[in-house]
Amino acid sequence: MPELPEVETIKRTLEQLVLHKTIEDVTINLARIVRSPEPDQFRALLKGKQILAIDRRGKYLLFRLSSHYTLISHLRMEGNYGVFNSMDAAATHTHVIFHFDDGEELRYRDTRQFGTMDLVKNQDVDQLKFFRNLGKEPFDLSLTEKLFYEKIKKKNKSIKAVLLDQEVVAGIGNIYADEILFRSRIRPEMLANNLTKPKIHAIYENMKIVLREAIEAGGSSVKSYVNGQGKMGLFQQQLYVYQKHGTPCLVCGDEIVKTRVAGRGTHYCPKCQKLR
DNA sequence: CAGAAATCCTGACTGC
DNA sequence: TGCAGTCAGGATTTCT
Repeated sequence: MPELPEVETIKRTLEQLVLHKTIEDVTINLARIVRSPEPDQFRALLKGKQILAIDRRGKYLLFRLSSHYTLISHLRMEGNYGVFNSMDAAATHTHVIFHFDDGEELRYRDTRQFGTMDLVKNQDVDQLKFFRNLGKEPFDLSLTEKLFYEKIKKKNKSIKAVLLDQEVVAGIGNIYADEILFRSRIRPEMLANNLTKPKIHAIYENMKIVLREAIEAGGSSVKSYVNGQGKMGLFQQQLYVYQKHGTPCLVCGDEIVKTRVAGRGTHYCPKCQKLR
């Protein structure tokens, strides 16, 4: 479940490890991970490419390559990257290996096999349907409170479902949706179009605060997440509600409960988070 | 068209 | 101990 803070941390750690390296060859052990182009062409195109930069957009990782190509990687639930020497034994569920010309390799592992990779020309990146419809970054200055308010007010579904909607804002997943709503003192099942202006203001501010704090802590390791250096994040120590059901609320002492909202496990404090 | 639900997958967990 | 059943979840597809 790498969300924006985890993907940002992976980006920053991988920058230290693979920038300027040249891909000599690629091994694809599980073809379903490579969404486009066909695996043979994916491999052929990557041979000889140098990694010039790494960017992040929402939960997508973008490897900027030489010859005007970009490798777009989505980790979905349990995808992760690690850099190893080619002599090191590969862990189970290692599905794609990028062999560098210096004897090191970047390995992609993914227990649930949900992750995707797309290799496209730079000029085509913004035309991809999953990028064209992607919402703004939470820290994008052009995502003003007014614009955010208008987007929220249009939605006739739970505020939790709206925060998870990548077309509204990019990068928020199940952990941070619950944490943002706790800090905003809003019950996750509240309908977005019923929220008052002060409530939407609270979400707008807390979204940025929570995500920034999580990035500073290196993300949340609640399940399998580790960064590009194999290290766990620390933000799970600062979570108020996610996976905290059955324990006392750190603010009021009432018991945190777990329900289902927007088809997802949802955690909240019944006392702190009011229905109106 | 919007929103809800099913789908992909494996490993951890539950109950008998 | 073993085994069937359930759950977890991001984005896409399918259904209502």
